[in-house]
Parts: sequence; C-alpha cells; structure tokens
Amino acid sequence: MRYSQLLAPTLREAPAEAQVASHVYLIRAGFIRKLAAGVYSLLPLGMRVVQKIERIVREELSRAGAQEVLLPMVHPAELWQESGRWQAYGPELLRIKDRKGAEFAMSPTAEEAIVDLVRRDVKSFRQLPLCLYQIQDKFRDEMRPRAGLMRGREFIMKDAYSFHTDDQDAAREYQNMFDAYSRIFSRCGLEFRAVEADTGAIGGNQSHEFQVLAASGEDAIVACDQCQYAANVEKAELRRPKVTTAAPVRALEEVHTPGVGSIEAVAGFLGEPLDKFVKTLLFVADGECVVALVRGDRDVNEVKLKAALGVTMLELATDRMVTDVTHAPVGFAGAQGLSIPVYADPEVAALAEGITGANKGDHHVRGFNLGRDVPHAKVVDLRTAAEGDPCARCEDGHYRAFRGIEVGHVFFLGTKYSAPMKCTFLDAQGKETVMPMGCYGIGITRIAAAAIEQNHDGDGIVWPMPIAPFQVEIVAAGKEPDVAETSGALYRELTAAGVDVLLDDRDERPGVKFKDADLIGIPVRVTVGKKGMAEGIVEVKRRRGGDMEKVKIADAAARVRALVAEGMSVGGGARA
RNA sequence: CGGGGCGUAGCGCAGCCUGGUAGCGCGUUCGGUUCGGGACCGAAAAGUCGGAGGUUCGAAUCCUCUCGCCCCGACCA
Repeated sequence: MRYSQLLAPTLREAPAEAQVASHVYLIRAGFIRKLAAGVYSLLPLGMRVVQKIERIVREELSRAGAQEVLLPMVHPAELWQESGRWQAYGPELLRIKDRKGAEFAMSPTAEEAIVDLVRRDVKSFRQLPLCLYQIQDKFRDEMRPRAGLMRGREFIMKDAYSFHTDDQDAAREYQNMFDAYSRIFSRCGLEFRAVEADTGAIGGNQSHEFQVLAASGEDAIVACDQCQYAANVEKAELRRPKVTTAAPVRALEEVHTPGVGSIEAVAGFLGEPLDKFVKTLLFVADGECVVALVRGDRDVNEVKLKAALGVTMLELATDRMVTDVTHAPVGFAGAQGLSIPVYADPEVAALAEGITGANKGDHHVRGFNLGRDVPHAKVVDLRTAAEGDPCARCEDGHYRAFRGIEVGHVFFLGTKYSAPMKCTFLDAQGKETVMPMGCYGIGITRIAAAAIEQNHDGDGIVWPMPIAPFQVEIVAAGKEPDVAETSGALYRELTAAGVDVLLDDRDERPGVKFKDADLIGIPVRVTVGKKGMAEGIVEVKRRRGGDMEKVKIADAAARVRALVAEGMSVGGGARA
C-alpha cells in the first residue's frame, strides 16, 4: 500500500473525549472514527488490524475443529421469549419493530439463534459433538460505553457454541477451546492470564475469563504468588481464617453513639479500629430479605452473596425496609435478635468481641460474638479478595492484584438454553436427551484496544507484529529520484515476497513521516534517505526500542524479512 | 439510573460572569521559500455558536425545555 493512496487521517491533537491510551491513539492515528456513543467506524488501518485478528482466530478455531457460520443479527422476539431472556435481559437488549409492528432484537449474543439452528437439523448422537462459531457485529445498549473500542455498544465478537451428548464431552470441548484461546491470545502478542470467573446463576465452576493485563483494565483480578490459582476478584476464594469460631469474651453491652451511623464515624467516636466492627447490610434476594455481615473494614461482594444464596436478583434493601426490620434508623442495624436469614463472612465468625448496631437509634453494642449472638447464621465467604490475602488453594501463597481487560470468556452452559428451547437428540438407546452446551466468546475489536493498552509509548502505538496493520513501513525521506527508485524497488520486492508493506511516498517533510510512522506503530521501519543513498545503505529500525541499523541496499529485503519472521513468531505470555 | 462536566469552523480551545460586527492555534486551499523528527512567509475558504421556545430594540452570552457527548458511581454475557 502506498501511503499517498491510504485514508489514514492522523491528528496532532486528540479529541477531548478520549481518556485512555488506546482510545486516544486509535483516533489520532486514524484507525477509527466515532459515529455515536459507543459506535465506531473502522478506517482502513483499523480494518486491517481487525482482519489480522480474525484470521488468527479463524485459523486456531479451525484447527480446534470448530466450523464457521453466520447467524442473523436481527432476531425475532419470539425466540428470546422462548428462552426467557426477552424479559430477563433488560434494557441492554436493543429492541426494534418492523413495519408491521413485529418485535425484534439486535443480537447481543446468539445462544437462541444457534440453538434454533441446531435443534432443527441435529437429531442424532451421530451428529454430535458440534462446535459452531461466527464472527459478527454485536449490539449491547450499555449504560455506559467508554474508552473507544474497549467498551463499545456495537462491537465485533467471535462467539462459539458447542453441543454435546453429555457433560463429559462438553468438559472436553471446554478444555479444547481453552487451549485454542491460549494459542490465539499468544499469537496476538498479548500478555494475558486465564482466570476463574463467576458463573452467575448458571451454576458449576466451569468458567474462565482471558484477561489482558493492563493498568487501565476494567476488571480486578488476583493471582497467587506461589501456585497457579488466579481468579476475578468477584469470584476469588479466600483461605478460611485459622480461628473459625471465636469464643465469647464478654456480655453484650449497649453504648450510646449519638448521631453517628456509619462505621467510620462510630469507629472515630469510640476510638476503635475498623476491623473490630461488624458491618450489617440488608439485601433483598429474589424478594426475600436477608442479612449479610462482613468486618467493618471490608465490603460485601454481591456476586459471592448471590452465589451463596442461589438467587438471580439481589439488591440492597431500601432505608424503609431496614427500618421495618431492625426498628432502628439506617446505621444502627445488628444481626442479633433479627428473625431473617443471616449470612456472615468467616472473618466475622472469628471476631471474639465485635462492635455492631444495637437495632436502636443512636446506640451500638460491644462484645458481639457471632456464635453466641446469632447461632443460626450461615458462615460463608462474602468479601472481595485483595492484594496480600492468603491463597485459598495452597498453603503459603498470597494474592497479588492485577487489572485486566477481558478479551475472552469460556463458559460451560449446561442445558440453560437447550432445555427450555427443546434442543434434543436421540442417544444410542433411542432416548430423547437434552444437549449440554458450552459457549465461548472473544472480543475482536476489544483485542485491538487491549493490544494498544499493552503496547504503546509517548509517540504512539507499538503494534505486535502479528496484528499490526502493516508489518513494515518504508519511509521515503527525500525527493531525490534515487530515493524514490530505491524505496519503490524495496517496496515491490518485499510485497512480492508476501510482506505487508506501507510505503510512505507522500509529498511531506521527513519529520512529518517519522511522526506519523511512530504514531501508527508499524513494527519495522525502513528509512530510505539521501545520505544513505550516498553510502549505498538504508536504515532499518524496530518500532519497539530497537537501535537503528544501517543495511546495504542489496541486503535490505532479507534483513527486513528476518525481522518480520522474528516478530511473527514471538508469542505473548501464555501463563494460564 | 444517581452525581459531575461539556456542546462555538474538520480537531483543540477562548469569548458567556457584565447582551451590541464570532475569535485564536492546528488542519485545509492557493502562491513562494524550505526539506532527516509534526518548517516559514503571504493570501484564502470554512461556523444555522447542539436544537426549540422565551426575555430584550438586540441573545453564543440571560431564562425554560430538549437532544447529544464525556467522566465517576451503580449495573453488566
């Protein structure tokens, strides 16, 4: 490609709306332009990156035995009503009507569509297992799209769905996809980590997220410094405290705490540290009121609480409900004496004498002991894991905290969709059986953003070779005929050899070309200039911190091809 | 959905408080000089001031409503 023909409008200044590196550079370097909130057009450079990522995904999924299909993006409402998600999905599902008033959804994911396809034509165990995937635009009407391609409303996703005769085979495919994903992200040149993730109301513990490590990541993850355990903090298990049930030390004693409701305020008023307090929170879980207890210096992890309760809807109780249940204003609740279910974190059970609300305005109690005062409490892990916590899976490991960008998710679905939608087959005994399923997603456009978060400097993007829009950029630095001839010849030679080359043949000053080259981030840059011509050399430089090397014109193509080969073979850190 | 902020030329911004000819930088076009890290000089094109209504002799500026966008939070396969 000749730069003079390329639509790559670079900007000296970034639009005010861009906050994170990938967003700023994708716009400044002319990869994307915004059409609406969370909705972006891909320009030629952006399209090339997406195509490179897609190619890697297709190669690895094909190698893993999956077959590509293309499902519609517009789904009839009836399909979603059948699975129950027309109601359950909420406002994130963009609903539209056709001219006859019939309702449709813009697909945010395609379980219903794929199940409908498979149930029509797959009837025998002989046709299983089956793993089908598509690469397609998705639309999710996110409350808060942000950071360009990182969290858009419309985005490109690879979604795969597998169908099996039994759970064992589904588990095999889960591992198969896990391995394929590891290869895909490695080949994209990403430093990533597979972490255990929450499975929501679906159950089981078969879910992993693939997280690209980056400070700007939206997800918090922890990883053990000793063993292989790594998990999203929403899910991360915690080692049980050594003291599981502390013996009571003293009787409950009411103390007057006028006007101080929050834990911090009471702690300051009484001069006691936060970890001596018991935080009492009331939740409404599937319509029923429950109490959750964590230590004063901790927060309730609602994902864990939801999992412990086995409910789908969980929200903090209103002030009114708190008053009705505790007969005290918000801020003075205590679990003792309440007749509703109580769930307590192990750290609360380990407190011999805690301080908590007295269920009486302007009063707290000292000497709270869970075992004595709330004997019916269920002790379950309720708090979010943090840096430094002891690992739940090994003896002496501790957690280190990371930020991550979720670029992939593998999931064991079971029969969540296949059962209500009657996706069944006849097994070898002629018995009708529901197919267990798995689903596996990869955010294609998000990979592009994540790669930039992980690979950029103050001058611009530093693309990993495998997903760079071009592998090599030749900068023609000068107007002399021999500069044009040499750069043109090198361009033709490399292109003929199958290298993706961008030749900057624009009528611009060298400084402009260098700045644009750094901004766009092509991994290998060849400068053909007047001075070099006199010596019979060109300059070859890696975008990523490499020194400039002078290479004889005759050797230039070979040297560049070696650098390209080196860049294509370097895998990322597959440290699952 | 709650809190905060912003909509003025393609991009970045000033002007608004205190109403009176719409400005600056970058970019774009033309001419010239330059030519190895975003050149310089000269000329030019380009804006319904997000939209609607109101106040006023007069509104980018004041008031009301509305739409869009960004950030924080909540939420989230």
